[in-house]
Amino acid sequence: MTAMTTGNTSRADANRRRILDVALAELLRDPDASMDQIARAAGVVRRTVYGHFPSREALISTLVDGAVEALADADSRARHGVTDPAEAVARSVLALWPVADRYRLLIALAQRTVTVQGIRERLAPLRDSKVSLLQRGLDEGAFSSPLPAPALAYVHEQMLFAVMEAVNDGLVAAEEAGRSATVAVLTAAGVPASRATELVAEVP
Amino acid sequence: MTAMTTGNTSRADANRRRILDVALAELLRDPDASMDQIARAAGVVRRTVYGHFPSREALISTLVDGAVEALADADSRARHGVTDPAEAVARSVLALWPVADRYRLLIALAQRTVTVQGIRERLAPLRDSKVSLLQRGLDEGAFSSPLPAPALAYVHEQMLFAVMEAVNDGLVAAEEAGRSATVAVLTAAGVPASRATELVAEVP
DNA sequence: ACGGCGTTGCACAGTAGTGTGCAACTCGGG
DNA sequence: CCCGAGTTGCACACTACTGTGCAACGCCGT
Repeated sequence: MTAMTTGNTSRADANRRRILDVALAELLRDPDASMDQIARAAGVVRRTVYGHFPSREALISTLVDGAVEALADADSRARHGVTDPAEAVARSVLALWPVADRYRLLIALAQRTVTVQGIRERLAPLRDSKVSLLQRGLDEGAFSSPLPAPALAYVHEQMLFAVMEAVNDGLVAAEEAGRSATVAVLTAAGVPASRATELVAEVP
Repeated sequence: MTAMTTGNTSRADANRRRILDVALAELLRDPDASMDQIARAAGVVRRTVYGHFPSREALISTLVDGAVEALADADSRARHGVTDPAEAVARSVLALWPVADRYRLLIALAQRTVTVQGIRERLAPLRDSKVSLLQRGLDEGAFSSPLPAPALAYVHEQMLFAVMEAVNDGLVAAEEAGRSATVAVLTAAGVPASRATELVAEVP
């Protein structure tokens, strides 16, 4: 058979995984990376990639599915049972931080001309829950901003990317980046800097 | 002559201007927009665009030059003679806001695989002056953030984009967006929300 | 109404990417 | 050892884009 649709060998599996890993990195660097670039970066020939994924779309789609799942998981797990809005945001950001690169991929692709139909839709639940959390915080007076909750959600999103870029450029140490980003996000939501720092220090 | 290198007619000039305007919008929507897309959007045939600009690169380069100039102008004009860091940031953001879409284009292109060599370099002076302003504010205690000044500059940048996206999506009214964005940026720099609001209200 | 600039439409060559078919190779497990 | 899944290399057709040449056309001022 030309393609190994039911492939299950050890190296086939390893290759598939490696292709996905490399594709994430490569597409992060350049959302228009070609199949050839990805293949070479994975130490494999283009034809082999088509053995694992029928098309570029399919490859990206697999990546998107994994990213959405990982993010939704991390977020819901982190916020489970937490009622205080500020603490919920803190926990959410801290939990999302380690998987933020995947988030970044999603946004980079979604901003682009409909690479994969419906990234935004698949991401909507996560966004919505964040918006309602922010709204609640604004209503309760825990947060304060001239921006409405949905816009504040955009701002938080972009702030994470900014800090990630700063880490990439060596402006912020990777170990403290998550905490710093969290404090920054809380501060932007109107939480006093002192309270934000304190809050982040309390979270394990 | 095939091309009108010295073209000076009224409609030729008008076309050139319109092509540039439309190209800005089109490239903002999709940094990979083809010459055909741009031409059609400008109500012109592809061949005509090549009459005004010898290549895609040249067209984009013209756009970049205009953007950098407009931004540097607005920023230096707004901050001229202002010593208080918070007020300087407020004036800067308010002045940059109306031309922020051009800024956005620059970043979108610069993030991409070297579309135009040296966008970052041409943008560096503007960034540097912003960084030193933030640094001064942090030193004087006007600002407060766990992030170093350069990272904070990234954050401010991205926050502007976030608010712009919010405006695009109808989440924030265009008239108040500039003021809201300014308050948000100041807040993120650790300026208390009340002081930030007050400050923005004072600026004409 | 005429000349010329700007524009159009079309054709062309060159480049780069996608997805597929096929034969030959390699490597590991039974 | 040898069978087969997985891989490679090459060839191919197709699509989309760039940049150029050229002839024809339209429009404006003089």
